[in-house]
Amino acid sequence: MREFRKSVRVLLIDDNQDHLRGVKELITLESSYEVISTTTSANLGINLIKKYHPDLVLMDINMPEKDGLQAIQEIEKLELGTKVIALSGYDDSDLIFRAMKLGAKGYILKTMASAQLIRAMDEVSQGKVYLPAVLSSRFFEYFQASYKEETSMSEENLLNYLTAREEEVLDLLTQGNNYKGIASKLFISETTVKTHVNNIFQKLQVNDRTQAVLYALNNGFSNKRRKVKIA
Amino acid sequence: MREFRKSVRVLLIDDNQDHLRGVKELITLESSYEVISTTTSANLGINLIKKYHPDLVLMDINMPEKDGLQAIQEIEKLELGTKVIALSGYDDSDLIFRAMKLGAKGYILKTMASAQLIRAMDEVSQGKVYLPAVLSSRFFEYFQASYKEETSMSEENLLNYLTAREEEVLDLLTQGNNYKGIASKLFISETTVKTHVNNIFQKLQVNDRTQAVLYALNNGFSNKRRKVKIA
DNA sequence: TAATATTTAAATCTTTAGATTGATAAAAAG
DNA sequence: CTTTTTATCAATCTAAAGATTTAAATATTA
Repeated sequence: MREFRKSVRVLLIDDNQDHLRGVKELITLESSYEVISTTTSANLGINLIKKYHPDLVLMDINMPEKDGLQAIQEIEKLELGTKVIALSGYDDSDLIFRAMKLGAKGYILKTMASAQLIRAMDEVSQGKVYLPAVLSSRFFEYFQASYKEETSMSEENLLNYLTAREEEVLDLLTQGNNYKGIASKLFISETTVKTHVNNIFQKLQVNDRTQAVLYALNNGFSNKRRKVKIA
Repeated sequence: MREFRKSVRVLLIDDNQDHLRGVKELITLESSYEVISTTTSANLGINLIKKYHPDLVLMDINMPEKDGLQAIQEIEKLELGTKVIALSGYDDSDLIFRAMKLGAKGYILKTMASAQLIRAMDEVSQGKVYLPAVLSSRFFEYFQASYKEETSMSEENLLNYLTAREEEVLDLLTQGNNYKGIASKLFISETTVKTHVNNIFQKLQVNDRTQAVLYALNNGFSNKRRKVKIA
């Protein structure tokens, strides 16, 4: 029995009129997709999404008027299940990474073959996330580079010199507590907290609480905490 | 002219003897790869890496003795340029994510066709990062889920109410500067900085600089800054 | 057990930090 | 061309933060 499949409803957003037409023609050739609307403006596009709830959005993220990444974020915030595939002229690692981070389900270069776009649309409309091999390779490099610091930095981490109690105090510092708040939460006097905090400053080689908090966050302190909680 | 290519030197680590032999035979069929050693122990494997500096390591990450993920981390810490491909019996999203995070250049399921393994080895030894489409799809789902909180949290991001100057001041706050430091860096008086900082507190609804910095970091402030610097 | 590290606390003092009010010039928005 | 926002600065005041010293009870470890 042949399965009945409702066509996937697509919205196109691209400030380039020519490219918009080209993509529309291309998609119209595919029987399983239906272009319900097109627009050259990201703001208008978001309004159209609110009205028509398309299944799929193909969006150029290199638009001058409104940042395409910001548009992705706004679309995700709507939580309508609309899947966004980012179209871009550049295979910039940072762009790819940020687009995916914000929830784009795919990322395609405009220079890629049209079959690649259809492939991505197929995968994404089936609920998967799809990046062409070239781009996913780029993505992973960026991803790993962004984690490398944390990993390699952990050779000489000043946080390791802290005592258990000092870690507790630092943890409360990284939650924005002042002396009074820490004292009441640990059931100790404020002067004791001051002593701990001063010792923390010495060990982390910083001058004030803000620097201590920044050092902690930049050196995997919160991660360490989470790890403890999970394990 | 035919290009001379030195064969890629491979080390196999797998606690399963049978699997170890199978993979070795498979790789030996490939002329461009040379299995320089095999071992069933992660600890021994790391020692072998220190001695022989292999180009590629295929490592089972489901070993009882030592955590395979930990082994990856240790290998990366050596910084010998050794590329690790993780072999696993499970397509667990969390495992894939953590392996990649720790620097694995590839992740292959043992149930996958041998051609898939060779493909991964080819890509990785050429300096790329390679995940089969099925697994990269899983990876991205996990990746996006882990960022979703942050994105959806920004329902009404108070950072958007800051003026350009206030953003500059907040940026310097997130670098651990005090009033004097900010004043000298922006070439304005200390009292002006105080005014800005107080206005920032009002807008972010916080009581002190540490809380302001934490709010900024938890609501994508650093990302916004990077965007500005690049664009 | 003896030596050492940790946690607790107080007292004192100096220095920032933060709140508040008021004011002016420039820039942006209407 | 007004009105509003932004950026600048000052003065004053209170509260909080940070530095320093001393000390004692409790754990830890050699």
